[in-house]
Formats: sequence, structure tokens, C-alpha cells
Amino acid sequence: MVSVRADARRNRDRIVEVARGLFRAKGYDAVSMDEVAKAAEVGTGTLYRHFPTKEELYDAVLEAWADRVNGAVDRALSLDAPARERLLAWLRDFAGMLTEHKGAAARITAALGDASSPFAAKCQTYLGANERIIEGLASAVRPGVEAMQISRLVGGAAAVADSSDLSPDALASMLEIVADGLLVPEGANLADR
Amino acid sequence: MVSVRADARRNRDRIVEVARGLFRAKGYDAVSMDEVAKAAEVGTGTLYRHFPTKEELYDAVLEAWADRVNGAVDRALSLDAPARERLLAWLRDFAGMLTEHKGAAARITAALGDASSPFAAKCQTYLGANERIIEGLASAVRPGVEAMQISRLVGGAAAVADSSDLSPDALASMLEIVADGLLVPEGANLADR
DNA sequence: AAATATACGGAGAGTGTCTCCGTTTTGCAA
DNA sequence: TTGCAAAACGGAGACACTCTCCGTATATTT
Repeated sequence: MVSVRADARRNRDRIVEVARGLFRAKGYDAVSMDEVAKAAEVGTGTLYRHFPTKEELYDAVLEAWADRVNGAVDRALSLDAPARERLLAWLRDFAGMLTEHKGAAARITAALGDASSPFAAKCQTYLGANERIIEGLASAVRPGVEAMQISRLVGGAAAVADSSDLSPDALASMLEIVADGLLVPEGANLADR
Repeated sequence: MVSVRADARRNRDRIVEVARGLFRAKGYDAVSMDEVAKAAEVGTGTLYRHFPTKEELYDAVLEAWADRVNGAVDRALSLDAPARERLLAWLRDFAGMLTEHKGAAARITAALGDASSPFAAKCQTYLGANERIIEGLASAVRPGVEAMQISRLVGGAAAVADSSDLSPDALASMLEIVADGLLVPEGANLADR
């Protein structure tokens, strides 16, 4: 009983590789499954046996993301800079990863609360990353701020930037506003709130 | 010159009315044009002559919005409350209108920079409203904040809340973060309270 | 080499948006 | 009132998607 036939593995790998290229070039929505099948030189039936939905295919395309996400958190937290800069470094990376493939930010962000989504594992990674950020920045973060809120706010901003083809600068300026909303104001007395 | 035939006007009005009911009940994406045509008892050809795209139909469904938007601005600005409360009152109304029909927030927000969108006029209304808010709250708003940024941030948050079926409270808590990011931190400027 | 489990591939079902064009209705004019 | 263009109607169907079914081909085992 050999678990996986050799041709199956070969096809699967080629599909993922080809799909990654297409998604990167054209964005999620603009790539059809027929197109992926044709480019990978398999029948649509084969494609759909390996990946029952387009989202599951996309999930397979994003493989090393957990590492990349956690790496970005490490990098941001280890910066020798004020909390605002460290937070912004992370938010920019976070948003950057979400907008890496056109059309993906909205999808991934929408899956944040959905445990049955193919992206559920990725979402957990994001939530965990934002939890680490909250902990890492400690008292610089306003009390009551939750990882889910950060994920949703940044995901929402990234989705808008993505769908409107905003420049990285325009997105960054939105992230600055979010960052200011997340952090305790400098020099202000928090007890008032 | 009787520009419009009576049957045409009757059909158009009935289509808009029926479509509004369907969009409200099921959300933008879940309503098909065939469904609208059937419910309005016209052929699809008739539907499409009146509204060449689904978005144009949706635009016709949102008719009195300019007034509603400006009314919400007036109401918020005339509140006898701190700047943060007045801003939040507006943001909640703004987000509430965007999430009125499921699936609409993302579409409308994505159109913010697109002059050729059917929603362009609505977007201008929103931008103008946010400009009025910035002016109305005067020095309580952080310098450099633009109406477009507010529109996009709130639109993004509303789109996420919409696609994830968040509770109004969850959305409100996100808006509070945005509000804190938009306003000069308390203690730095008490004049406007 | 035969047998069997596994994978392949592509036609086509189902569902959308939107178009084309023959038919019907309407409003004006004689 | 009746006739006649112009305007509007309606629905079949083109086209694009995602995804399914199932007969055929291939890999692995014995």
C-alpha cells in the first residue's frame, strides 16, 4: 500500500507551482481553474481531485507563510526603535503579505472568524502574530485592544488598498492612523479613559 | 417630445422597488439579475436596457443616500459632546449605511478612487461628508488626516464586518480604534472638548 | 504479466452576467 | 379612429466560471 502514486505527486507539485506563478501575475480572481489546469497540463478533473476548491488551491500556494509571518514579528519586535515604529514595521509587513496577490487580502481577512475556511490555519497564524505584537509592545498598546481587532483593521485596510490599487505610501499612511489608534498616546494620562 | 414611454417608466420603477427589497433581504451578491427580472415580471432584456449592469441597478436602489449621509453629518456635528463622541456618532452611522446591504460595503469602498464607477457620485458624497467632519471637528483631528483616508479606513472596517457577519458592537470597537487614530490625543488639546 | 488500486481527463451540469433580435406596445398624426 | 414608425419588451442563448461524473489509462503489487 503505497500512499501516493508518483504521477499524482508530480502533478500536484506542478499545479501548485504553476498556480503560484499565475496568481502572482494576475491576482486571485483573474485566474480561472481551467486556466490553471491548462497551464499545468492536466485535466480539470485532476486539478479538482487535488484541490477540491479554488480556495484550497490558493491555500496550498501560500505554503511558507507561517514562517514568514513569524519572522516579520521577530524582526519588528527586535527593532531598536520606539513602539510606534516597531508596530508600524509589523503592520506594513503584515499588510504587504496580505496584498501580495491581488484579491487575496479580502478573502483571507473575511476568513478570520471562520474556523471552517481553508485559510483557517493561516488566520490563526495571523492572530497569534498580533497577539505576540500586543505582548511584545506591552504597555504601549491601549488596554483592551485585541489581536482580532488588529487583524481585521489591517486586513480591511489592505483589502481596500488592494482593490483600489493604492500606492504603498497611501496604505502606509492609513496604517499610521491605525497604529495611533492602537497605541497609548505619548505623554497622555491613560487613567482618564 | 415625450422622451419616456409610460410602460418604460412603470417597469423601471417597479424594477428598482423590487430590487431594493431583494437586496435588503439577501444582500448584493446573493441576488441575481434573472431573479430581479423574474420578481419584477419583466424579461432580462428589459432589465438590462434600464440598467446595463448590476452595479448600475444597485446605484439606482440607493437613491436618497446623499440626503441621509449629509443628515448624519449634521446630526453628529450638532451633538453636544466631546469631539471623540461626535466623530464616533458619525463613523457608526457611516459604517451602518455601508453595511445596510450585505456585500455593498466592499464594492462602494473599492469605488472610492474610481471616477468611472457607477458609485462615483455616492463616493463623492462620502468624501464630502468626511471633509465636513474634519472641518467641523477642527483642531481635534490630527493634522494631515484626509477625508479619503477616513473613507477608506471606515469602509474597510465596514467591509470586514459585513463579510464576517460581525456584531454591531464588534464593528463599533474597531471604529473606536480608528477614531483614536484620527484624533489628537486627549490631554494635548482640550480646547475642543 | 496479470490484477487491482489509483489517478487521469474532459465533457457537461449548474449558475452567473449580459447580448441579440424578432415581437409587441405605445403615442403621435392623418 | 385608425395607421404607423419608434420605442420598449422578453427570452433564448453566448460566454465565462466553478465544480462533478465517469469511462479510460497508468502505476504499483503479486
